Amino acid sequence: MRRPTAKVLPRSFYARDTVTVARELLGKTLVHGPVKGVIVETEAYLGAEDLAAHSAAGITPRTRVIFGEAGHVYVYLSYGMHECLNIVAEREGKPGCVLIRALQPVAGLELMRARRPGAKRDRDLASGPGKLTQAMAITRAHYGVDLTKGDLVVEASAIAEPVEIEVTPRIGITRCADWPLRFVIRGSPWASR
DNA sequence: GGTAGGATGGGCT
DNA sequence: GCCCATCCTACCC
Repeated sequence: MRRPTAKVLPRSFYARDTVTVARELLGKTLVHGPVKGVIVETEAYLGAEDLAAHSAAGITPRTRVIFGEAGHVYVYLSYGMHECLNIVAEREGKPGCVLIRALQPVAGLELMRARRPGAKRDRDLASGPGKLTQAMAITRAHYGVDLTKGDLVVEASAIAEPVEIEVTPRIGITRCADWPLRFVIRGSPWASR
């Protein structure tokens, strides 16, 4: 008898304020089929007042999922080339999402290396939002997918949770550039910087 | 070790 | 038409 969903984070984990979700996702494991990685870097994107967030544009065909039920996935195309993975937070109707920026690969390493032929070292496999979607084979086809069931999920940490969290401004944005909404496991060599 | 610049396409004004 | 929540390469210390 296996216990298939015992460790999968439930909807209630995501249906909280975005900063809390962004901080607590650190140390959790993103799983897509045989490939797994521990989340080591996240960014919070908030509601209407956060002009760096895509949801600041209001409800559009692209942003509607951010206004929907927590625990679903928002994937968008960045710079015409890279897919970026976000997880929706907050109660339904209130926008908020968490950008997953880096993973520490822990399973399916061979598959990840095959998907990222340019990576010289394992540290290059998932140390950035565009890199990790490549390594995890996450694309816009996953737009709106429910992370609480299926083959794309987040699992609770197997080991002691509390990690020291470093807080910095978000990377690569121009508006709200000084808001302290990036969260990194301090000292992790797997982060994007 | 570091950084400058180009690729590339969708979303919104 | 303009603006990007990026990555990679080339080149320079």
